[in-house]
Amino acid sequence: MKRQYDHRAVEPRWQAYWEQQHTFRVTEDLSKTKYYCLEMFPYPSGRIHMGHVRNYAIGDVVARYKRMRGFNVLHPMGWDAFGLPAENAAIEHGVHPGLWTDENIRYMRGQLRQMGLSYDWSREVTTSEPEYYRWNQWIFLKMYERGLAYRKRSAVNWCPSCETVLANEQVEEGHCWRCDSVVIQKELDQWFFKITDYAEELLKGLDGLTGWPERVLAMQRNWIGKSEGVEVDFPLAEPLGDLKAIRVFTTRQDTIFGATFMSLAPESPLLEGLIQNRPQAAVVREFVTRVSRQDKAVRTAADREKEGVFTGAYAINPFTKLRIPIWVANFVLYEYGTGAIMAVPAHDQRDFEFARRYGIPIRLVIQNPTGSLVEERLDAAYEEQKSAGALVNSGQFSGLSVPKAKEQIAEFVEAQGLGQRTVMYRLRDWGVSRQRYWGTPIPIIYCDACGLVPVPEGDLPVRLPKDVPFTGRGASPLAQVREFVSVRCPTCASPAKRETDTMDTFVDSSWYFLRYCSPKADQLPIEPAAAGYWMAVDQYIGGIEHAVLHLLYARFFTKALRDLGLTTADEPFRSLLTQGMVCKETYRCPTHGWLFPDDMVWSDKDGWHCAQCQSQAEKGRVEKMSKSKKNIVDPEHLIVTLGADTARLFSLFAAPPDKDLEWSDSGVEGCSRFLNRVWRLMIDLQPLLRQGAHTTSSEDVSSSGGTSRSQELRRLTHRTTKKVTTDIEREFQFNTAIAALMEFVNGLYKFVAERGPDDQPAETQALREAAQTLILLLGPFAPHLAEELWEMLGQKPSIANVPWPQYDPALVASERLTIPIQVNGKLRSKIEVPADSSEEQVITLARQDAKLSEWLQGKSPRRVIYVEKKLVNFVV
RNA sequence: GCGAGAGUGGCGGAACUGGCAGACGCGCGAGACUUAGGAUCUCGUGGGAAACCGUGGGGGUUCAAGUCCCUCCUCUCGCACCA
Repeated sequence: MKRQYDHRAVEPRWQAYWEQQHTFRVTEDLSKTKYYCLEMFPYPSGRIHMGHVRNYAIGDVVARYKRMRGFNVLHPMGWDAFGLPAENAAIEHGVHPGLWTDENIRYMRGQLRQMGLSYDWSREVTTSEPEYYRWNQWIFLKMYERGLAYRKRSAVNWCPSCETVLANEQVEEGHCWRCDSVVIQKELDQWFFKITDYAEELLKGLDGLTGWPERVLAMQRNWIGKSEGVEVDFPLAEPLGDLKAIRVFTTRQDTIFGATFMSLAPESPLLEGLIQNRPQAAVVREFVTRVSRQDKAVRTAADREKEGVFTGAYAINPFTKLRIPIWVANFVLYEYGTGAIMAVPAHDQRDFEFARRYGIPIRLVIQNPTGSLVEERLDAAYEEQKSAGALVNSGQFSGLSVPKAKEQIAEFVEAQGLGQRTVMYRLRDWGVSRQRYWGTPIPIIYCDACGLVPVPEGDLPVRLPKDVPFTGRGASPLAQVREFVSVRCPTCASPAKRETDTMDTFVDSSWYFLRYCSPKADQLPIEPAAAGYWMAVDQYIGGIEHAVLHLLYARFFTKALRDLGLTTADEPFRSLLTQGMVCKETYRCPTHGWLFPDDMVWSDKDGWHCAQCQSQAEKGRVEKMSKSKKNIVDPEHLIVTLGADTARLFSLFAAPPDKDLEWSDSGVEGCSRFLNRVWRLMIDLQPLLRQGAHTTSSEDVSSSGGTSRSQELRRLTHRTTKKVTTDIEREFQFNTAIAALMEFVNGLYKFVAERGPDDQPAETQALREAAQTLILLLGPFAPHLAEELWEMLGQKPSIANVPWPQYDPALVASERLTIPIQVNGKLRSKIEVPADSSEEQVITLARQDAKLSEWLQGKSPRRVIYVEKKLVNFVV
């Protein structure tokens, strides 16, 4: 047996074993408690990166640990295979997106296998396959039936030169990523999912997600953005036909007496009516056109200057009965509220700036507690609500506090029939139409006679045609395929046209975790019984970048599918772990930009230099690994040179999972060194431990008798077991669990070195227990090495289902304790006492301590503090 | 501006309900074994000559504070004209 651990031989061997033995294949087993461990499935971009390694290493520890704890563990993997990069590859290199994707999947699947991850590969799911996306279509149709999918005109990014729609990420500072033309907004008919129907449930549900990080919950709350207020009608001073009033939404009804003007969104359809036959008409139209031409990102930037124009029309403030001008303002959003606001310059900063700029009156209606606000001399809006004083200039409501006024004015509005209390959400419906090829075709047919006709369920899937022109220009690729577009109407059989938009790829990832429960189901997307057993996901692990969209859509889908009777789960993910980014230091050359490590030469005198121009490389910040910063480390290279176990171990050891991890090549070597240390230790012990390999359980090691050295070793074994177990259970503190394993190994080395030549049976037994425990505890972290050692010690493979070691609490406790002695809170000495010493005994021993008397200098302590088993503190 | 999180040795990071600050690893130093080692093993390693000083700064509570309270500073991330 080689003393150097050969991961190149060992790792593939166990990967093949697990595969052949179907070690990680699971089925529903009602006699066992299930545990569903899931990592976010990857986009098949070509090769795995360190972020994947970290993500999947974390998940694999959880899955393997839970399996050893006796759970029936579902741990699946698949591919988020639709998406823009495949289509870009087609445009740029002429490869078909399907082929490109399949090749990437094949390669990356191999890489994941090399990592030794405990997946049930028989459940693998690929979203770009018709067997999967047909169910996207099926779900879409069910949503359509229930009014949860609908069509609406909506703006998209449009490049006038490429004549194509651009995704948000293809718009770079308002310009097309390919041709640099200015991107404009264009209105198209598009499909939406009515996620807003679930706004309240999505918000309420967050309270129950106790296993989610606070900041993700906060982001989702913020995204849903619930606000309670009132809608109020402001009558027009001169009614225009049917239009007698303009409705606004406000959360600050308490300031309504201060509303000195109104503002409409530039997109408001009311505008045309208001400006007709007025001298202002031309100016308003010009303003609206100018604003609507602006890029959305530019227009909604927070520091954007507030501007607007007067429409010429007036409304009546229903409380003050004053005529107030109606303006159009660039900062008023058409999509939110009613697209019109009452403007209260004294108590809203935006309105304040606007009023100042255009000379509109400012009316103070809330006075601060000190009464120092003067209407004529405000330099900013007074927006304070919590500590605000009281209403002024507000008729019968003057004198009320802000909360009281909100309440009473809302009541008054309703009583007078001016409007009603309303709850508004920031959350918008989810636009799912994409003018792309590589996605799920939307299963809808447009017939001149019958109108919009859903594709009958029996005709699913609507397959993507294979021969499609990829030019990156003009209409969506599918629209150019006549055989795809022209179709017979399912109802009347007359010639009709297919929808050519495909679905947002977030649709695919919104329910894949449900599909894993019954990946081969062909009657329904999900077998309710299977979902009933496995759902919800007990532990979901992935990047923080999905804190809002993916996780919110997945929650929405789960609820919608629940309402279709496919699952009983209300929430998809019981617990969420958002792993930190993998970062690394960066280097820059003043002339050649970012540098790869290979682009630099080392000088002992003054560090790294640019290999091209010899100028000194500046050490940049530690940043997230990225190609552009040239600070990436290729996992494959690492796996080949040092092995998968090392790669896994380092990504778990260098930082707690939820924190950013700073890559360090020497740190990686340290982990490799540790595994080799374990290997050599076991190789050396093997002859001793193999004999009598049949006695394996810890009960065989008698806890009475034995040498004190064997007792010490057993204590270390059981302490380590406790530490590793609690560290995994408590917030997945893998870094400290691994540290404990390292201490364990250090202790074992020491024990072996000090061990005499004579064969003490108790010591051998204790050693055997220690070795076996070490291997099992190491199993979830470095599974290949652990399997190999387990077998080497004469055990039957595999460790995957060997019960997790138990610790004996009696053994964990020491017989002797070291008690620090403090004088006035400062450490002055230490004494060793038997663990069962009483308070009096410890204090007496402490008083006798030689070093202590030096510090007491004859003075008798005023007070003695004793903390059980912890310390003694003399106060003088 | 709002929300979340973080600031501890030369570095990554430990420290459960307040109770020995710096576990473990890296790096560094010394020694051992070696023809040699950048392999391996052992020991040491916060600063300071010492008294002492040390967990972003200042204040407080306490016998005792990285941990609790007040206050300030810095950094990271997310959202950001949502009425």
